[in-house]
Amino acid sequence: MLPVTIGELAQRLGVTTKSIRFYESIGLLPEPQRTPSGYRCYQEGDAERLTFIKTAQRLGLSLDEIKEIIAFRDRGQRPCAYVAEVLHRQVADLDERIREMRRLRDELRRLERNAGTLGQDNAGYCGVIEHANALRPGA
Amino acid sequence: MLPVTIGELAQRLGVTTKSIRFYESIGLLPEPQRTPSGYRCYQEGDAERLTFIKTAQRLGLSLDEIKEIIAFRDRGQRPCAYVAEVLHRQVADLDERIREMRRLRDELRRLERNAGTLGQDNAGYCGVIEHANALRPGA
DNA sequence: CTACACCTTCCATCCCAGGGGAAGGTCAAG
DNA sequence: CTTGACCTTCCCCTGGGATGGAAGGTGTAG
Repeated sequence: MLPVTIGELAQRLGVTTKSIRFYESIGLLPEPQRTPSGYRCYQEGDAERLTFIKTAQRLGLSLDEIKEIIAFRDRGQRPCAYVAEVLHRQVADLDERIREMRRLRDELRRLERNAGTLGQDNAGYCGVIEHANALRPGA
Repeated sequence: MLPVTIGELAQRLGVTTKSIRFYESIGLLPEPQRTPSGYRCYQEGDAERLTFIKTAQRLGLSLDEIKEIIAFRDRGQRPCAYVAEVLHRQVADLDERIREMRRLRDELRRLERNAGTLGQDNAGYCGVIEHANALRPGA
């Protein structure tokens, strides 16, 4: 794969040129080579790195976390333990929310089944959410 | 429950006074009564409304969505259909992410089991995340 | 009376992850 | 040579959700 311009790279990976320059500006992408006229000129490794960034981001990591991971790697360390920790945390958070959302969804289905019975006489804001108060862990 | 100051309300519900004033400023909380000296003076209903807001927020609704829900209610309509829609969307989004996270977590466990075999010779950034590239739906 | 904590408004700032758009340079086609 | 699509830097804006701090008023304990 020959060197590509920022626009080609962006299009290939489905991101904007703005994002790429932004990632570079915060040190997430290294400064690329330039053509004599000053155009950014990306190699294959840059595409991989960007793909890595987008994947990690999609998995819920912040750009700062991703930067740390890349820094680990640049120091020749294995980032996997760190990634594992971050992801474990992500998974735990998500699991917690999911449990709540599932409870709520079940509640929701129940409410939908007898939707007609909840009318103007429902003095609260929303039975669905008020019910969630009761489900609140520790409330 | 007698009228309380903003500080007491905040402490009771575990939010900051700043947040309460902010919610009021964006129309999420009504303007409360004031003492002759101008102190905000909250009634029981305000605590409920704030609790409602925090609960809805915790469940993933944005302040705008919450505002809409409250507006529905203030117009005497049942917000539940709307809430149901919003929550269904939330649940769907979350389910999608959860599916990915679960795939990743399983992957993670597998990687942890043979962690020793991934060393400095791992030329990439992080096998965990690189593996996730392959799991990417449609990649 | 004096501390001191708490309240008021208002304006500024933060974080995150970029987006908008101006002013100007470059490259390939026709 | 011109046109149009790309590229460059630069600076400001967005939005969601607050947070900080200054300047000044209030309320209560000692």
